[in-house]
Amino acid sequence: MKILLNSLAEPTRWNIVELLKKGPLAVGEIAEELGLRQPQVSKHLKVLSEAGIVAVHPIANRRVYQLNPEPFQELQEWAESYRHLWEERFDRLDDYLMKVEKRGEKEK
Amino acid sequence: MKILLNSLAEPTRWNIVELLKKGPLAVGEIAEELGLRQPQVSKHLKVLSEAGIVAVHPIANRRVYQLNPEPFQELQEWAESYRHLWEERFDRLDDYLMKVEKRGEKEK
DNA sequence: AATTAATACTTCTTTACAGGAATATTCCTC
DNA sequence: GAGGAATATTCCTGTAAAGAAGTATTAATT
Repeated sequence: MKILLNSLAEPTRWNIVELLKKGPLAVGEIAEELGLRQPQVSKHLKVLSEAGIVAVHPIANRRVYQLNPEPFQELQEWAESYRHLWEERFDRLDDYLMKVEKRGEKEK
Repeated sequence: MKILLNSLAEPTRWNIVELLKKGPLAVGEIAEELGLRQPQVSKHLKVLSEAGIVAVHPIANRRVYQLNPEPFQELQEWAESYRHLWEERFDRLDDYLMKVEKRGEKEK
């Protein structure tokens, strides 16, 4: 999960991912679309690939990159695990305050 | 969104967030729990705060930090926007291949 | 087989940022 | 208001990683 987040955090890689959201593209197309140099794109794609975010499909002498669905599903589930914050927010703070109070009494 | 991802990507900050998931905590408690020095914790909390991920509640001379729900909701929705990848995956690759074919013919 | 296009792999430089240590600030308590 | 916690800020150093430019590799076409 940390690797996943780290890979997506870099702005250029994020742009690549957002671009691939519309559909698979070859390296050169990505470079042109985003105004980047080809080597940088390849490097970023390597990172994304190692994080399992993209998959490669060699077609002739091109390499077509495509998004994998799994990481995004994983990310969604992780964010979803914070759903309880919606409701319990204030209760939690109150709980904490009461704990602090009690601890203060003990220490006296 | 980029700022949000970037803030969560850093391992220590991710640990802090995972810790705060269980409930609000003061700076010193976070430091102790994670075996970190107080200044680093404050620094990371500042980043998290500027990203809107945490909120502060000053209590006496302590500062209690708590997770904000919104960023996680936002993150979940963003990941959800990639849901179409689940189904359309192979269709998209086929589409791309057909586009490439057609383009090849044109250029001749 | 030679040439060319597309992509990956170096090497180098530079920048961003995390950690460490010391210091400053804030806010209680006496 | 002085002393002491708890927390924030500052300055420094080291390091990881992104960008640039050149080079190597792979594959297709003739």
